[in-house]
Amino acid sequence: MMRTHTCGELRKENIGVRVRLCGWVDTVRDHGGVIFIDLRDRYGLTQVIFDPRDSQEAWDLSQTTRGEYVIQVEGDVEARPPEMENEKLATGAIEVRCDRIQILNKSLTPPFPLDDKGVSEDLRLTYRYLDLRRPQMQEHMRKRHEITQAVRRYLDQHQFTEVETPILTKSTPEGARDYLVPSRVAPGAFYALPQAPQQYKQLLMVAGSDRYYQIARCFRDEDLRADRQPEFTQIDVEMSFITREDIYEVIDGLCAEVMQISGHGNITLPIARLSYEDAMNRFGTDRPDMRFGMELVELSEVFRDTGFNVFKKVLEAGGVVKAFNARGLGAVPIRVMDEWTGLAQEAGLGGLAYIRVQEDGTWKSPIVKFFSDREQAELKETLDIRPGDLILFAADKRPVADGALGRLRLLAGRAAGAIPENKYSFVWVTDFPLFMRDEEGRLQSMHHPFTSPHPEDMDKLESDPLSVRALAYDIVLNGVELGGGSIRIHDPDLQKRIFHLLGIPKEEAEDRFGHLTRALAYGAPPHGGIALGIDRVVMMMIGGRTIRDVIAFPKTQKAMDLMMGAPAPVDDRQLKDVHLKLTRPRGGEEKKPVDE
RNA sequence: GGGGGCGUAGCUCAAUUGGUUAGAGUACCAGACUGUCGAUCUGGGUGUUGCGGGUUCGAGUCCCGUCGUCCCCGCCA
Repeated sequence: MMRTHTCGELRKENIGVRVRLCGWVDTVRDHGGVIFIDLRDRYGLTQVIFDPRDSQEAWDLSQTTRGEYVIQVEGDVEARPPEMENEKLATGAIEVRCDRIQILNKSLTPPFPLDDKGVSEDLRLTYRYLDLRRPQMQEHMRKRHEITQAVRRYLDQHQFTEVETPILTKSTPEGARDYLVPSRVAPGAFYALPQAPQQYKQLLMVAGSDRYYQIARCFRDEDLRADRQPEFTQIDVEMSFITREDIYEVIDGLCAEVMQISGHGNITLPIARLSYEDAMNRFGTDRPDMRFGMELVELSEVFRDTGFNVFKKVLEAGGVVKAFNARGLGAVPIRVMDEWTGLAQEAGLGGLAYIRVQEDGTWKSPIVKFFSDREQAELKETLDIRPGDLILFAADKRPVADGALGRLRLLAGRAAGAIPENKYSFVWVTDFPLFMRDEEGRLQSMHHPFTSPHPEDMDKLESDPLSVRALAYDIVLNGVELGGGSIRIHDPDLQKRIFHLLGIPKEEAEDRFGHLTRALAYGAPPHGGIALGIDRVVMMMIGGRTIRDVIAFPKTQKAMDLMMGAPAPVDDRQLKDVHLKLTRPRGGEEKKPVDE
């Protein structure tokens, strides 16, 4: 037996017991005579002690240990002298007096201290196995495991069956860029890694699975962000014979379960709902952070016949004037205002109009002089303007004004300290538009082409497609999109009609989606589902800033695996096997894995 | 594809207007020390200032390029 206990286990009750422990040397405190070693494993830290009077041989060996050496020790659990107890340690009431030690493995000096948080991330990623050894990262991995387990348990209790779907599948040019895998046996043909198991899960509904879920790995070859990795994991769910309400109910319960298991207590159910239209109007985004106010207010009516030319022109052109009250930011430095103006311009605004309300109630602003008394009075009333407030205006086409103010609202909320850190505000955003226009002005699915139109808008599909709502929904937490889904189309004729509206020629639709429309034609039940990004869910539950902290081996912003050195060139033999020829010399040198 | 930040000892950082031998803490190495738990004390600098080029009597510092990493926009059905 390598060990009788773990390093987090021993307590006063174990005093007098002979034990064997294994772990990593956390710190060595050598007093010339007695030597203390903090022994660490996943479960905790135990102080072991070597005294030459107990065993000269063991003492000699213990003196040669260094940080991160892997050792096995054997000795007796002792009470610490009363004044020497360490309250910071769970095992702090005891220590292990050792007369045997074996060095199981030595360690080089670690490239960075394992007890330090301020280490550059590329170094952590290069030596991820050491980074993951840190108690904090172990806790993250454990949390992730517990959440995943809770999800499985919950869905199992709700009659869901976990089904695995292929990783090697077919490219669907719509949506994100695919990762491609060349086929050896079909020269010139490629598999694609799934962006999501979308079509498979719908086919499982046709197959009568009724309730499916999967903790599914997804791949998207797009640029990375703090909350986006090229491969990520979804809690993928699909249900038959349901309406949106059934999805909300199941996922409400799931969110409550995850909050509970993560130690955040009970949340009030049902989770609030907000239409896409309201979200855009009130928060300027489809993923509103509902932890604070500062809601956007439309002022077009207040300024309907204003003398202020900038607003006037926008309103005449069919645009809107909107604003929000950044309460308490009236004294914000001009430097910050300049920065925000720059950001507003980046968001498409011509400029950023504002009023800084002084403590005495007077308005300091370059534009107020153009406002009539009535306009000023109505402004004050509508925005509930008080001393010390900051009012930020946007005048433009509605989406531009909303988008800009939506971003500014977040900055203002943060600057004002108006966002409570320990609050968890879930919200459903519902009734997304079915379509949007792409850069070339063509109709495109906002969610995906299998999303059911809202039944009330069915007659506008051809006449006014952009106004058609979808039976689509997102679940949002504190301004972060955790997931989204929809009720799907189960009528093959409607599905074909949507493909047609999207400008996909019949033949191409058959080629790309024939398997799906054909399946729908064989008695597909009404169905719908949702997918939640589990990386983001876990990130939110630990209060993290990036999903890299909850992924064991994440990639850098350039999609590199610094530890493995992936991606990397392959040799000509491998290329030949899959019938590939490079049109460009191999770019860059091979990333050397860590030496030594 | 675009904007911005960072890059100096193993690690985290400092280095005046461009100035002479690039420092600090920590880690590491050696020695001392029998109750520490961020051990302490003494001694030791271990450096291609990311890389390449340029300007200059002189570059960590200025200029150009390049690489890496992070944040954001675009992109992410």
